[in-house]
Amino acid sequence: MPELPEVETVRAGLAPSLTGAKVTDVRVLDERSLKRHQGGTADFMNSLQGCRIEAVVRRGKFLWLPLTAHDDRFKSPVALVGHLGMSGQMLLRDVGAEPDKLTRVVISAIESSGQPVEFRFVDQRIFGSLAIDDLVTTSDSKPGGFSAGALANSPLLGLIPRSAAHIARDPLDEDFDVAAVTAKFAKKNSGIKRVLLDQNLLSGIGNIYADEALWRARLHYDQPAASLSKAKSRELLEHVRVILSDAVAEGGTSFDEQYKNVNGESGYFAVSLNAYGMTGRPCNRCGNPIKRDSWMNRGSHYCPRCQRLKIG
DNA sequence: ATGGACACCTGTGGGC
DNA sequence: TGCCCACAGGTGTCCA
Repeated sequence: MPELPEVETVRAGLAPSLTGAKVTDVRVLDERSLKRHQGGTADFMNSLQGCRIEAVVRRGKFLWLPLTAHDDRFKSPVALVGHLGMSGQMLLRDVGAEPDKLTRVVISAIESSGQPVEFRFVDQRIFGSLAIDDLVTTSDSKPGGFSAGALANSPLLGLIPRSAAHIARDPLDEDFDVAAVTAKFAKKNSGIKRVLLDQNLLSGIGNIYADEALWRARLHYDQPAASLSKAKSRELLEHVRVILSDAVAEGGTSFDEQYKNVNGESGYFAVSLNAYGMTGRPCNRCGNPIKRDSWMNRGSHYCPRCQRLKIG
């Protein structure tokens, strides 16, 4: 469930159950899902066993669970870091529930209420991963997207995983800086879609929401970012913010059996799509057929009439 | 700085 | 029925 709204839907689903929960057992069914963990499978399991989960935090498409241990196994703060890649799911199941296909890792835990629960990491393509990683301070380390209620005073919430330290704030972060991002746009000669997808400049946007935001802003994907006026850049970022928050409200976008929330249910934003996956269908604005171009080893969907490349 | 290719993977659907 | 190809929401790295 790869883009920000899908990851946020997962985060919000995990938080009530896992905040304050204690890990009782770890099963690794496919070691390839730990490829980003430094130290091997046994180290992963031993690190997690008995830990307490302090929160469920997100920035962009990265999720992490700050951990504490009753002993001194951690010399410095750590978190369980998860990324869904192209096809990852994080499911919460009752103990003994039917197995889920393509389950790669299972973490058993006891919720703070005393209720046992199974966290299942399911991933068809194994582009996603789980890893224990150090939490570090950066010049921009305050994460966004977490519920302020849960352990909001923990100093761990001011830290960010080393593996996500390069990820910029996302448009739903209360500290997202529109002026700073538009200033960066003005210095980029790359096409605007490539810039929207650059997680170092702003995070959380993927192929669906990039195509949707560009359709709303009537921008061609190859329009150089630097050619946009300040006002047009601000307008585009406002479309992005609205689309992302609307999709969060709908529980994310889902087309098929992949992309599910923590209960295995699909989101409803797919009914709101205007460009992505609409190849050949009439544009909802002008009626011209939506076109799909091969672009960066994937697809770009746009209206050739509404979204013209402006050579300047 | 920039753009492109490709690597990491499995599964599904269309055409023949 | 089977086979081959295109395609799928991400990220990181290497090369020109």
